Amino acid sequence: MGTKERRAREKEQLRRQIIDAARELFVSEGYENVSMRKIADKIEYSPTVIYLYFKDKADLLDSACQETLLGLLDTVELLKRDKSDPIEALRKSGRAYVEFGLEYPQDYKLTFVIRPQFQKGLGLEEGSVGERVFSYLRAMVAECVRQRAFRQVDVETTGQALWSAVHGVTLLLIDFPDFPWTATDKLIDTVIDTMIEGLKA
Amino acid sequence: MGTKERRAREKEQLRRQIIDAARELFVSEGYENVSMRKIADKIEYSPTVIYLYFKDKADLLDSACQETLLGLLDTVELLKRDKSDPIEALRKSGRAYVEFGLEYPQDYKLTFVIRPQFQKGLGLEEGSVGERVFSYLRAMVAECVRQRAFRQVDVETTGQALWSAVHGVTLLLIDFPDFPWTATDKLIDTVIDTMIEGLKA
DNA sequence: TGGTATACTTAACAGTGTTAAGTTAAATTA
DNA sequence: TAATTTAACTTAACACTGTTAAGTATACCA
Repeated sequence: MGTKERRAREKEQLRRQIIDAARELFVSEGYENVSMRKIADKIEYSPTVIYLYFKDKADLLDSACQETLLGLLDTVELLKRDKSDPIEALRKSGRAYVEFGLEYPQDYKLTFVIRPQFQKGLGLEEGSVGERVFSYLRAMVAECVRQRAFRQVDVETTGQALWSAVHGVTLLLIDFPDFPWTATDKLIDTVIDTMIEGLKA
Repeated sequence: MGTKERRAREKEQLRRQIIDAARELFVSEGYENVSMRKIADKIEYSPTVIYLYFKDKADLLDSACQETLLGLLDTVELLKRDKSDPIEALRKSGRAYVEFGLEYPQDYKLTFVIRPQFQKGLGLEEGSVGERVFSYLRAMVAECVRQRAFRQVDVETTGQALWSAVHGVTLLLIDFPDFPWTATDKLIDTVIDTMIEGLKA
């Protein structure tokens, strides 16, 4: 009687196969340079089978990056727990954020640049991944203010400003890899540290 | 004997027609959704004629973006002359940069997000307009350091960090217009002022 | 064993960027 | 003025793309 369950399991397996193949190709070749046929070749199925599991190519990419984005949430959430040094926690979270973007540039750009272009109003609505990432950032800023490590700044605006800064450096490093940046690590640190310095009590 | 000159002038005219048509379409429809055939239709020539004037679609995009950059350079350069208060000059330039991006959001994204995706490695090389915009920013930071308004920071890295910050807030405001930002003006000021505050002597 | 639903494939459509070859018209030369 | 060269532009095609309608085979259930 478990045939139905086995069937569902097999379907789920193929779904996973597709996502994994797509993600691998997206990351290594870039979203634009990956065709549905290439993905199909990799999993040794016909291209059309993908459309039985995903609405279209954008939907596939959407699904492909969701789990890595949830990984970012996990990382940031871990760092939040340490309340003894909220500034250091903020600094580490900022670095983790940028490093995540550099590790999965395609995923990052899809979520924070490409998706909002085609799905206006979406991507940061209540409960979405983006919104949840930001709410963690806000909580950390609040902790810095509460412990008087930061001066009495507006938590909401400050959170948004910090997000702007890390978002900006992430995208510049992704989009202009050949620009003569001083040194990736140094630049990231300078962005984050300068913002933090400007917020201290 | 001016036939050669007239010919050259006519060539230049068609070149301009192509760029104008392309830029209009890129901005209104998005780079991806504009085909060479659409551009050709608009100027009432065959698609192939474009390839006599531009290497490929990315090269055409590149030319279209250059005008955007020149506009940005003009906007920002107006503020450079005032050396009496270099910090205020920097602040105003930062605001001008972001406001330019918000005034021409499609052009801004085309230049700083879409183009690097298709013209890898290009856009910021020696002597380019983009490089000139950045070198202007660097000069202002240097002036702040020279006048001891900033502490003895690394001018190169600091310039890049400032660029990251304004780039980030510009893109977030463009891409997530429905996000509950505190207030556009306040956010922009907070980003710029916090960075400046973190750099002061 | 017969019928049905499911999983998957084939073949095609309408589009893309790009190029080799061909045409037309203008400028130059004899 | 007539022949020739040269430049500007077009036609037709190639090798792709995302996507879908229609068809096939297979596993399940009665």
